[in-house]
Amino acid sequence: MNTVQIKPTPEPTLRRLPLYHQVLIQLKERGVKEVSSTTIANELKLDSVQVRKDIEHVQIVGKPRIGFNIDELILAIEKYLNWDNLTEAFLVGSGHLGFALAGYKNFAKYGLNIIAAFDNDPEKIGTTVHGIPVLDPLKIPDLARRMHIHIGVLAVPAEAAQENADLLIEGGIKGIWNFAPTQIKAPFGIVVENAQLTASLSFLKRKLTEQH
Amino acid sequence: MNTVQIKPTPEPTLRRLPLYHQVLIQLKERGVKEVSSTTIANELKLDSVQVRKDIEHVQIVGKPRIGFNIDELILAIEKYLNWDNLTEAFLVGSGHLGFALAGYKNFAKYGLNIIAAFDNDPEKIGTTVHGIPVLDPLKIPDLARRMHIHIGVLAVPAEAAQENADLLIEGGIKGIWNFAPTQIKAPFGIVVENAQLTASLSFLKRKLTEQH
DNA sequence: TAGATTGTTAATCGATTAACAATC
DNA sequence: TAGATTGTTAATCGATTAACAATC
Repeated sequence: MNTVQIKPTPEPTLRRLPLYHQVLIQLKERGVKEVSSTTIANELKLDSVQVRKDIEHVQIVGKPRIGFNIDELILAIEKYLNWDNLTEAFLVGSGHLGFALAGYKNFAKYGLNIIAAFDNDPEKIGTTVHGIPVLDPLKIPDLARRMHIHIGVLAVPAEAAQENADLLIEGGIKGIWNFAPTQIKAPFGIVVENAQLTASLSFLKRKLTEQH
Repeated sequence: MNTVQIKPTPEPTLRRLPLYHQVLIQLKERGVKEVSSTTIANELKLDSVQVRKDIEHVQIVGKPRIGFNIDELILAIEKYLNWDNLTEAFLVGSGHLGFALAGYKNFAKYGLNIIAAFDNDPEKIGTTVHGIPVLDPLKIPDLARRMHIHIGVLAVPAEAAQENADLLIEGGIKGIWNFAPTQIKAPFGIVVENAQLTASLSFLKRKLTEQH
């Protein structure tokens, strides 16, 4: 066994931690120095015990009666979610969504740095989007391997998703952030996270049906 | 009690149904007419009993030995997720992301029709994005109410999220699809669905840390 | 000290998985 | 008919919630 085994964090916890971070940033801007689990819980309409259990995972201890040091907690969450570790990524697809993603400066905060974009439109190859060069997708495998790229952001139409995912996988990519509204197949060990805009929208529409 | 009470669908089911739909569309394109829960489950690396349980919610019955009629199932999911019911929506924020969302023709498939955009940049007011007029955000409450708009899509920077959400709420909106990387406060009864791009990215990065 | 909040242990809840009879 | 698949009931698992002692 040569890889370090880390106890996997429950998925719900992992999805809540970024929310805590958002709340903490808001509180910090208001000058708050120490924050209790109750405060965070109230902001998000969650249970305070749940918040404390989640915080346990990031290895931060609080002080009875006072709560958690807000700076310490913010940094610990950032470290835990790996935001302090800037990862270089390839963007595949430079259509509307790809263009928006390339221009989204915030990603740097979350440790993602898009260093190249790929598009099979010959008119786009050789140009740049938001200062990022647009290259031929056929170059993905070779470039990804030589540059040790670990994340690919997939923002192509559904029909083109699998073939471009395959190019990324061929290049030794470890994780794919999939914005295409389709399921892609990847070998075991490759992490595929679906951004799932349409699932999110469906969820909203169904909730509205159930309530009104 | 004057509102129809519908048994709420478990959230995990609601998040999986759009995935089933994607798989079914792919299978249908390959000419498949009848599909078993096992087939769907294998495509998504899920359990077939779970798939059957989820399908129960959409009120479709299958045939032992054969499975489910693919067209019937696709339509039932679309109906259940309310995709067949085109809802008009306002888009707030016409920056990079807003621009991409306005141009994302696929949303119509999922029953969302963006009919107006709002931006507080005076240079943008009066122009159009992808054929959609850009208006002054101050007009949101009045217009939303008069046009009976039920969904607001929030694609503004974090700092501007709450104030624009408030305008939508003032206009009687029922649901907010929030793309801003911040939590917004809304009164009870208003559904807020966070698109949570950053949460999705964090999730991917953490998974990579845990595996490698 | 008194009281608010943490951290932990136990109880509950709900979703997933297993087992299996019904059915085409 | 035999066998694959559904639909259902029961068992398991894991996450949430409740209870409470420890602590500053």
